[in-house]
Amino acid sequence: MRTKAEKTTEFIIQQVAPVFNKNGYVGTSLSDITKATGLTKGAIYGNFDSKEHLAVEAFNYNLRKVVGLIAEKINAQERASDKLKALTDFYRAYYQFTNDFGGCPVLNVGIDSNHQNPALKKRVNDIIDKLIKNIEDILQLGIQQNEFKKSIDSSQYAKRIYSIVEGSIFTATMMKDESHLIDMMNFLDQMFEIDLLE
Amino acid sequence: MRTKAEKTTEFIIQQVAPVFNKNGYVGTSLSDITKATGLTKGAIYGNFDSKEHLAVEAFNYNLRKVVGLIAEKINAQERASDKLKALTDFYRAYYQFTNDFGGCPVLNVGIDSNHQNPALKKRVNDIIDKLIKNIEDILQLGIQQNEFKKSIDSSQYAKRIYSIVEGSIFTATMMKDESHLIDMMNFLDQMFEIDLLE
DNA sequence: AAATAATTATACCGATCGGTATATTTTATA
DNA sequence: TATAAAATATACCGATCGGTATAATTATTT
Repeated sequence: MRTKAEKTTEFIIQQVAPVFNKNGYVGTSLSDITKATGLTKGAIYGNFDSKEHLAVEAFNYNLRKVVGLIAEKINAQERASDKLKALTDFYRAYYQFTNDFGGCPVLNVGIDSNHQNPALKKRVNDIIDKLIKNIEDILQLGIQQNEFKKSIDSSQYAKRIYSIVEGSIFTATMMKDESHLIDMMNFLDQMFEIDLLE
Repeated sequence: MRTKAEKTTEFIIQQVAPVFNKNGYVGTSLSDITKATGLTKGAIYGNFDSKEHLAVEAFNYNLRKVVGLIAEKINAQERASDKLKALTDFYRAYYQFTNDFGGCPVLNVGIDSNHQNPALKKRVNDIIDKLIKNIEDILQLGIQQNEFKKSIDSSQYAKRIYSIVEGSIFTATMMKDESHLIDMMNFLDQMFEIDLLE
């Protein structure tokens, strides 16, 4: 049975996560936090011992939503090529999906924390490594299953995919134009056909 | 003949530009500014009427360094394919070039200002449009000169290039690994050969 | 329901925020 | 070199910053 406090802790994170994602760490004040939650500073510091810990939890929360969904979509597929298709499909819908809570958390927090907040930056770096690793695993699976060419440098190619995805998100976000992101995912699908398929 | 004030104004911008680029608008305080310049608030506000105007000038300064150099490299080439090669060459050296002042100003200020500072965001959007337009012009030149395929959608293809460039910068910056950016520029060179050349 | 424990609100802390009025110093003009 | 003008330093403004001690309230346990 969940205590009141545990529910409040979760509630605070939910309410505050989009605020941190939009405004960044220094850009989010305690008064922003109390306003977003309707609670007072006493309640906030009763559940979190610092603004920084709350920011980390907010980032984790945003990330779980994103990574949880893409992992689900990819895991639902058996073949490596279908997993890659699930990946591009996911990012085709990414603009609308992330717009509700202020855009891509990896991009936002990565840039925001880069010269400012080592704790958050570390978290972002770990996530990026993991995301690239996941793509790499798909590529290696495809090679194992004789679906993809054996000559593929899966590590290098995974990084390339990730950069293209994140760059597409950036440009679409700046232009407020999801069609660009969709076009880039079409581009990736074509690229996969040419580069990967046996 | 330049007055003392004009030189001081320029000096302040120079000293403050990397600080804003690293820490963002809200992340840069007046005390950061006085520390970076060795001047007092009186001197700062004698030359700029607000922190925001100074931030805009700092962004313009960082941008001039970047855009000035790439324009120079591209304009030095006659043929469209050589101009694209100049572009990838420029970004091959971009990591080291921008690391001195805190990374890509378009990426940094674009994300930083997105939900926070409309004035800065407007400037970034205008710059992104201009950068994409410049690439588009190169592509159209190549088509005119019968160097590139006529079937190329220059507007779409320019946006694709820009996204790939910016995404590569992001990933390289996060990983602190310029070799990734260099690899991505090799990738772009190959892509140009396949997609563009007659 | 009473007692206790857990949680939230209130009121406050020193420090720092962006910005300004004015005194002081430096520069340019005569 | 004396004087006027421009530029910088000092001292201060109210507001807000992140954080905390304590009082008031709400949940939980007995």
